Amino acid sequence: MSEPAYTRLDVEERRRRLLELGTTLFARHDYDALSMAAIAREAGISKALLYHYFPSKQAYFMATLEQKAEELASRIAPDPALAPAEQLATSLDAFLGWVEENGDAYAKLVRGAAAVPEVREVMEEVREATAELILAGLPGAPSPPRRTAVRAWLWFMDGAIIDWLEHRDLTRQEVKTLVLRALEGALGEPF
Amino acid sequence: MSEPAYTRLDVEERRRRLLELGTTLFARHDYDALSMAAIAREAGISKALLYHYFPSKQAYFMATLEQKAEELASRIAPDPALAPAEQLATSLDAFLGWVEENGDAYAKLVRGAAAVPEVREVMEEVREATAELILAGLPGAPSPPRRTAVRAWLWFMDGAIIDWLEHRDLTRQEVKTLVLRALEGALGEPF
DNA sequence: TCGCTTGTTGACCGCTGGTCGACAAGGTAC
DNA sequence: GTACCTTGTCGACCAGCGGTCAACAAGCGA
Repeated sequence: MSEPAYTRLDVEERRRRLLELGTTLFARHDYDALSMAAIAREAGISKALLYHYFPSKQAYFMATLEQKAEELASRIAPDPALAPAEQLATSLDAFLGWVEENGDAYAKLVRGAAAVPEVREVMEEVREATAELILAGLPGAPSPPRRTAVRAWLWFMDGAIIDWLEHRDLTRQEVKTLVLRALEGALGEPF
Repeated sequence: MSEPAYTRLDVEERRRRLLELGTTLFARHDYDALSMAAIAREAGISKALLYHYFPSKQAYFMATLEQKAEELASRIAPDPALAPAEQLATSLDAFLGWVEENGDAYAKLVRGAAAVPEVREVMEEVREATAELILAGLPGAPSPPRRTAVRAWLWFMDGAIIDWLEHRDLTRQEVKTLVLRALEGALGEPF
């Protein structure tokens, strides 16, 4: 007579749905403003079940990010056959293309990086790795001023992207030119 | 016989002490990691009294910032008698000098800006105002690319400062040169 | 010594992230 | 058809958070 109190789902299917829901919700609301209870309610399940699939709120958030991160990484992977300068220009272009599509969530991430310590750490690691990649492709010897220049330039790029997304009154090409010129200026020579 | 359960303090004296303690504690711990209960414990008073002096944790944090902000503002205020380019160079130098002294707290702020929405808003307002000040001093007409360039450059500066403070292997003069060259590059012409 | 002002407190609230033992859905074996 | 067993699922609970409030008491003036 009575309907079942809940419907059982395959583990992977449930997990997939929760990840998808998380991606949507975290893009819409700030991390702090979104409680696990609210997410569970939205998913139509109990909070305990959510914790059964993800050990913590941080881990849940990180898991929703990883999908996007992988997509991004594959899109901007530089072609090692190219010259360093060409690699940089190509990857930068691919990155800006990705930003045009998924930008709002990225902007939220850059602006609100502090909310989740683990996320901040990952972002700093990525910045660090990118900086070293660029430094390695530079002609001439590495030096502290150059290291600082490249790392600061990555901040410049984030700032440019945020302003670009906010106003949307520049073309991708203009942003690319702007960003590359800033790097040349910071390095004190053409790149 | 028995000693008093607590000692009454003048309102301003108590407030002054709490502000001083807050400045110290917030410089040492992250905003989220520092509970009002812990602060009250550290101050040797009840949590309720802390809330008697400051309406909220955010307001308390903002109040501890304001002192430093005022000191900073007065130190980097540009001399209007100077040419715009000189104003920028002088203020930048003063800013870097301030960073050398109070830098660690500033770095924590830039990195962890998201923790307190109100703080993030203020920081964005300051960036906005600074950008407009610089844009107004620029020869030639304003344009979207220039606006983006200046705003992104402010991010560059924060990035350079964080790297500088982290490694401390550049002189203030080197940082200044680096930062100014980045601006020239981003604007596409000497400034 | 009394009284009054007001600085100060302990107890409380709703909500958060997180945990745990117990229930029940639904495929399987007879 | 029913008994069983695996395991997906839930309700109830916890400590800690930011924040509130009525009531106590320190210590000055009369």
